[in-house]
Amino acid sequence: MISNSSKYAVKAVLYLAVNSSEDHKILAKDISTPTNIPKAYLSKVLQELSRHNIVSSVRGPGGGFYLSKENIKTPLMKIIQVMDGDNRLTSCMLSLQECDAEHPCPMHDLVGNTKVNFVKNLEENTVGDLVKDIKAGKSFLPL
Amino acid sequence: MISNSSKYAVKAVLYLAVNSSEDHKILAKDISTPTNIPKAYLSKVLQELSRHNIVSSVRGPGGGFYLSKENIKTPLMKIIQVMDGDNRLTSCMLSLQECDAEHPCPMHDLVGNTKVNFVKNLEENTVGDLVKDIKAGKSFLPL
DNA sequence: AGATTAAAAGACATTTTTATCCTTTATATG
DNA sequence: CATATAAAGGATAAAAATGTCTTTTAATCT
Ligand code: FES
Ligand code: FES
Repeated sequence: MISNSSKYAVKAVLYLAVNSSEDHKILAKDISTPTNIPKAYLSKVLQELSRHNIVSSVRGPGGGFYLSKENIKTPLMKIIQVMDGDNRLTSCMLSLQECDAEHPCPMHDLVGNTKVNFVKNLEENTVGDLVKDIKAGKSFLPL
Repeated sequence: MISNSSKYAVKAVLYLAVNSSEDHKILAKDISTPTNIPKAYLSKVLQELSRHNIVSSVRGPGGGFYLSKENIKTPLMKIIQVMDGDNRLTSCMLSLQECDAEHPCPMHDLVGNTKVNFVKNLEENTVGDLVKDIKAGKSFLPL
């Protein structure tokens, strides 16, 4: 549904959102361990996220990763777009040029609305919104 | 969302459902051309589908692929399970052991119901059901 | 039986995704 | 300034997905 890289990205960003702040930065290896993401691979993911201003990073002693106030407003969709490209979730299930209710493929109605809703949710909900749920005990961060 | 192999499988099965019958079998290459699926790869997909009784095949002169009355009753979900395994669509987006509303991951609510609905639709709708829509002009087979 | 047809099966090649390792650059601190 | 720290970047490796090619088996027809 989403790539491993996207999963890693979301898990890492949420971990940072819950545990880090500008004056409590976290090292890649200290995200790797609790989230069960391979260190070296996670570093690449964080690099990419940093390049797209989804996470913030500082090098050197006392450095690490954290989420700025701006970062926390990132819509979930952006993370997935950066990792998986624009159309993994929006493209037609059977590879028609466009996924379009006017000219639907045979699978369109099986997934159509649900897919659109999902994408809408990803666009409307930010990292901060998910953190609210976690802090309210409504959802749980996986190991 | 689903693999290329699954897309190919669904497209090929639908093509057979619309165009073939027990006394009008179709060669792999004659599915390949109209569906734009590479011949050799499609053959592998059809082989796998045949092994799981999703399509029927006969070798030798006058042979080819077709869908039996039984084949047409195949739920869409079975095709995707055979090609992509059991849990590509049902597993947790963030790789929790189970995707469970009782212990949801932070993304669960963004996708939860919609994913469940999609899987339900795939389980409830058969190849024959989709063909009905195609024949009624409600949906269109991609090239 | 022999020849031809077409799927089944096996071997192999390419590409993409996932993963690891090593070097370089930026930052902080003594 | 020298040194340590930690991310950034580059190179490489392993695994999985995708794609191709060749040989084998089963069916049909002369
Ligand atoms: S047209 Fe194919 S999924 Fe929408
Ligand atoms: S628990 Fe993660 S998607 Fe359902």
